[in-house]
Amino acid sequence: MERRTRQRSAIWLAFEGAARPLGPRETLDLAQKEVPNLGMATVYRNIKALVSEGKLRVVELPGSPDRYEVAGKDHHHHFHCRSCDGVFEVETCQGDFDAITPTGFRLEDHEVTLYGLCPGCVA
Amino acid sequence: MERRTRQRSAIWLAFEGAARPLGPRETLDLAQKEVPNLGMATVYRNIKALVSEGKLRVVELPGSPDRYEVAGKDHHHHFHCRSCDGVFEVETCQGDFDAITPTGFRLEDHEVTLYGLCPGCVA
DNA sequence: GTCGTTGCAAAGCGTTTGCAGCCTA
DNA sequence: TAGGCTGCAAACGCTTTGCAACGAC
Repeated sequence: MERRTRQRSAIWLAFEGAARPLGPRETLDLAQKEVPNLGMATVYRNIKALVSEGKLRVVELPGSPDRYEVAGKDHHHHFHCRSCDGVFEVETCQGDFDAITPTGFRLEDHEVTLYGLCPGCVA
Repeated sequence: MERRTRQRSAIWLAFEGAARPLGPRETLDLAQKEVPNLGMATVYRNIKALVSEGKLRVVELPGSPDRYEVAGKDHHHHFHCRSCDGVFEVETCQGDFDAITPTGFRLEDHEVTLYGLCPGCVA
């Protein structure tokens, strides 16, 4: 990633503007408002580059395609809406995960995903 | 699912014999020891049927393809070993997930995945 | 002008579906 | 014998790759 192009800026802007993790499709839709004939391949290529640069973080959710969010945020988890498939951040994280780790295992990390309906879909 | 076929028995046996969740590919390999020219489509169709019958449970792990395990176990989560990729059950489940759910969201379920090393890989 | 980047289309890959023939009940 | 089930292959949806044209520097 060496040159600054309209496409690259539009893709990065989509992530900075979004308050939640985006999938490739969502990213394309948002970035196309800036660069209408942006191609999906370009989105994939840039997401991949941004991740290996450490500017984006991969958000892996159970049973759902990978999404991406701006890296560097505090430790947090996600709420996955079953109706609109949107993903939202859950600010706090409580729970003693060491306590539920069986004997003999070495706990290094944990992932928590909440499921249900987002405010928009509750209505 | 109304008839008992050799293929169906072989697929079900693969799950009963396995001490861990299986993916479609693993299931095919195991079941083919019983029915050599078993097709992948049949595996998918039967897994789908077994899941909707409630005999199999979908095990969704972040960033990992769906696996399936025999249903009927108590509520539990999984420990995903980063070294051997094995999946183990975590018996207990504590934590007040309602408390961390943001206002406006309707919490229906949750998923917890622990990462690290299993006893065998710690050595 | 270079050569990294893009857009399009084709190729991959894992999963699903259509269909004719098979086989369980 | 009926019709659910199977195997094959084609269809699908999503992601990756090949390639000629484009445009940042």
